[in-house]
Amino acid sequence: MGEQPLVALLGPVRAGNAFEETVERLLQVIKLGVVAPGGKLPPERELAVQLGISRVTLREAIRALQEAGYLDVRRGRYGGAFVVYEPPLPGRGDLREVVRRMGPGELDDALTFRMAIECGAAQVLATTGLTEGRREVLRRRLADVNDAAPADYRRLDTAFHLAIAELTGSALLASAAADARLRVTDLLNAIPVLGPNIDHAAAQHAAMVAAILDGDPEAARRAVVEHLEGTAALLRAFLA
Amino acid sequence: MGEQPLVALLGPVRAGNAFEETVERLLQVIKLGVVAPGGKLPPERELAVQLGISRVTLREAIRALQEAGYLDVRRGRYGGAFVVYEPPLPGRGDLREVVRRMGPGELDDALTFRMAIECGAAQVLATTGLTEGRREVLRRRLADVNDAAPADYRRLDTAFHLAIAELTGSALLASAAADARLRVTDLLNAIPVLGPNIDHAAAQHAAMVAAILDGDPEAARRAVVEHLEGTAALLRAFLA
DNA sequence: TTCCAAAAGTCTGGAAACAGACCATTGGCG
DNA sequence: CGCCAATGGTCTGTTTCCAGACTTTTGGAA
Repeated sequence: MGEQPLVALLGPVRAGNAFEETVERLLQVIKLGVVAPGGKLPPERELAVQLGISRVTLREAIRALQEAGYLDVRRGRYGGAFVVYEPPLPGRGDLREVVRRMGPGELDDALTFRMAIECGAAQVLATTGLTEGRREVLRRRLADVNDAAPADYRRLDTAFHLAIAELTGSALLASAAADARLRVTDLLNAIPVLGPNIDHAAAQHAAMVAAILDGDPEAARRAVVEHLEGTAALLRAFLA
Repeated sequence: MGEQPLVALLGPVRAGNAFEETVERLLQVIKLGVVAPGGKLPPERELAVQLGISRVTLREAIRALQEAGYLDVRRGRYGGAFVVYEPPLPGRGDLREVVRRMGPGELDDALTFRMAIECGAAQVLATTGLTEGRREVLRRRLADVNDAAPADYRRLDTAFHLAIAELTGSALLASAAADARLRVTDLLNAIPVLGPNIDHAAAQHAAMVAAILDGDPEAARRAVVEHLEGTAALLRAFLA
């Protein structure tokens, strides 16, 4: 015996009530830029089905976000819920405050999780034979980040990282990667996007893509580790 | 803006109703051997709190499992819900049937996910400086698997694999690893535990532990890949 | 033998979530 | 200008889920 109860399995079956979970999810969609500022969420009826909740509950969540200033809801044909949120231009936003709001150990947990997921995803992808179409997607995402305007940088960086997991074809892995990214979004949004950091990141991104396209999992691992440790170090620097 | 909707984020907020999810979770606890055969689940009131559901809902789930023959429920002091399930002695259980019940692509999804998670976890652990206590836990779990009676083999194998993720100290990663394992439990339970396979697995397990204790992430990666690909090949062989 | 504590079992009223029908608003198109 | 389709807004009855009080069973301890 001697099994300690494996908290993972005996933990909560559901994170909260449907309303709260929905608010959280929509907030993630907005903050990660899955729907870019100015963009529109799918129609209520459709979105409710996708999220597996009733329209009533979805509307409550949308209203909360509207009142909080994240969405602009317009009726009539061509109406909908439009994203008005602009990520706080990095450089402002108190990083320490964000960290303080996280539980103790939660920061390390998130960084470790992200490291494991992204390493794993990159390696799997490097091991997989990629079709030319998929190679192109990867190159494209990389180019998008490199060409990004400062205001779009985080969003496109997110898209790049998630693309790696998505291209493995594993929905579970894509979902885990999105989760991992979410755990650090607020942190990343709170540190400035500086020229030298972007240059480093670009080189590391390029190394990741090269290793993946090259089918070299070991190089992919090294590139991911270097990149993520760079980010972690940056965070620590801003916290020190 | 040409974003395709990132299914991960726009997917269902909750998997089903509370009852179904609870049944599923308890079944996992039983099948993974988190509570060993003969063992007792926590008291209803306590368990309901841990699972974040009401006692009524929990009781419905327990009753369903009782009627399905997984649990024996006894009242009175020293009563409780006792696990009576014995993993179907491998060799029986129709693997094809299990696979058929999974959705299309779900098998590959699960195997890919598991590969990524376990590779990531092993590497992270190999990169981390481990305390002697933690090293000991790892060695211990390895020894447990090697000494396992056939009936206990899967359970202890599970414990070994999960220990790697847990030792990273990341609850998120431990949870993801448990999830990944769950996705393949039914499959593994449906294939026989054969001597030669156990020997291979033992050698691979040992290689994983050695690489981790050695602080060699690259060797850890190779060992994990070899081990998991061996399992995947075994599955394919039984499906062919 | 009696009592007690810990556990499962039962009941009730209320809140949350849902499904589905229906209403109101809006902008383009004929 | 008037219609129409797409969308958000509202209402109603039903089901699920919950919190909490109460009941019954059981085995050990006094």
